[in-house]
Amino acid sequence: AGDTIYYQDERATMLRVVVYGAVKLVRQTIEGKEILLDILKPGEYFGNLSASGNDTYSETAQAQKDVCILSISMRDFRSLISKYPGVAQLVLNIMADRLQSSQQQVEHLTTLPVKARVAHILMILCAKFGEDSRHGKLLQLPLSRKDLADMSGTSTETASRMMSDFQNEGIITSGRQWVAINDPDGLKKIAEE
Amino acid sequence: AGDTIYYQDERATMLRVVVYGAVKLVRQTIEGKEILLDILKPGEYFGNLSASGNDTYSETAQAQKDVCILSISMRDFRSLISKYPGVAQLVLNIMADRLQSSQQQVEHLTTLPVKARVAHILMILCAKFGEDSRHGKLLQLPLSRKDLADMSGTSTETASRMMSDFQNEGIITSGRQWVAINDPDGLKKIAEE
DNA sequence: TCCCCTCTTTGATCTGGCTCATTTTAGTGC
DNA sequence: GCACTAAAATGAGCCAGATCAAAGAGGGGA
Repeated sequence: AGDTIYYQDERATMLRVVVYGAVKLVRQTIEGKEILLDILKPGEYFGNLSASGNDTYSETAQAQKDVCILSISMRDFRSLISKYPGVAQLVLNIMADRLQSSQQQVEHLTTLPVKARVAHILMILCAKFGEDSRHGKLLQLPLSRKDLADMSGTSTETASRMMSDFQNEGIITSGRQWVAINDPDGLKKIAEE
Repeated sequence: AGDTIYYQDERATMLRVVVYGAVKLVRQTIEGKEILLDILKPGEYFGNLSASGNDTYSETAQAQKDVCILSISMRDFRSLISKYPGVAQLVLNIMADRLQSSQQQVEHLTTLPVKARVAHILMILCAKFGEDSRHGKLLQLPLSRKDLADMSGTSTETASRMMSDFQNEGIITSGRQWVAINDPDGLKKIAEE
């Protein structure tokens, strides 16, 4: 947990798959700000597929908790694709979905207020990492206010304020590095502004 | 020019390629705001590749100027991919590049001020549609302030103000629905904040 | 050539969320 | 159990950019 799997701008050679644990993909800007692009769960792949020109990683990958990762060289994966067209089809679908959700994020950033954006991120994480517990759906991963801020495109302070609001409204329960969702519907209502 | 090729949320059946002209991809939100995702030039494809679940278009496609479009059914395209793995490889590269640029847009939206974002959009459009003329690189497509605003995630008024600034600084020349870039380096400097 | 419509510009005001500063709190190791 | 450290909460002030309002201008059609 906490280890960096690869760094942004490093030469991209491997394709990886999360077997267990969680991996976060972070983009760093020159001014030191961070954008948390995604948190991956077991079964999801990461790395750089594109062979065209850009052969460096466009983000840093870090283990959000203890992980097990499988790797395959891009060269091997490519020959695999040529041999089994079905694989290419599957990867294509995944790419299409990711493009989709990235574009939705652009939409949200330009049209929704911070509160709705944070609510939306919580919904996504709940669907991906939520497990039943006495507090409601407990997110099975360490998640700081900064992580949340970097996913929503806001500041740590504002993210904290939004979380306090949600807590006061009885929608979530939260502490240091953990969150549980009590009222998914309430969250959904806020996410839709 | 001006015709809609397909509407957002319509059932997705065809894959298309721009042969000549330019096509813009627009997302509409419930509140009536628009996000201009991309403007495509000849050679680029559009439509929905993903077969997984989502079989509707996630955006509206409009002809930005007079166009010629080729279509192929998704079914046919899929069998094409199975037969020629090289095609899958190429499409995969394109998808990777698009994901890349969508993520870069997320980065810009969360870290750069409006002025830098508009400058960046102009640079991209200049590389794609710029042709030499007496005014500098003239963009070969009708481009309104609203288009520019919808691409940069800002309001029409602010986009107009930024364009006025650029004009005063001698970086661009612009009129009703057209733009020419005189000083690409000056633009680059602003884009990097 | 003139008119009309739409695009564009410019001004004035207002506010959501960022920044900076400080206090409080929950874990962690001893 | 206690001290130490990093995360989280909270408060105050400020500003980029949105919104509202209105005037100005280029282009196409009659």
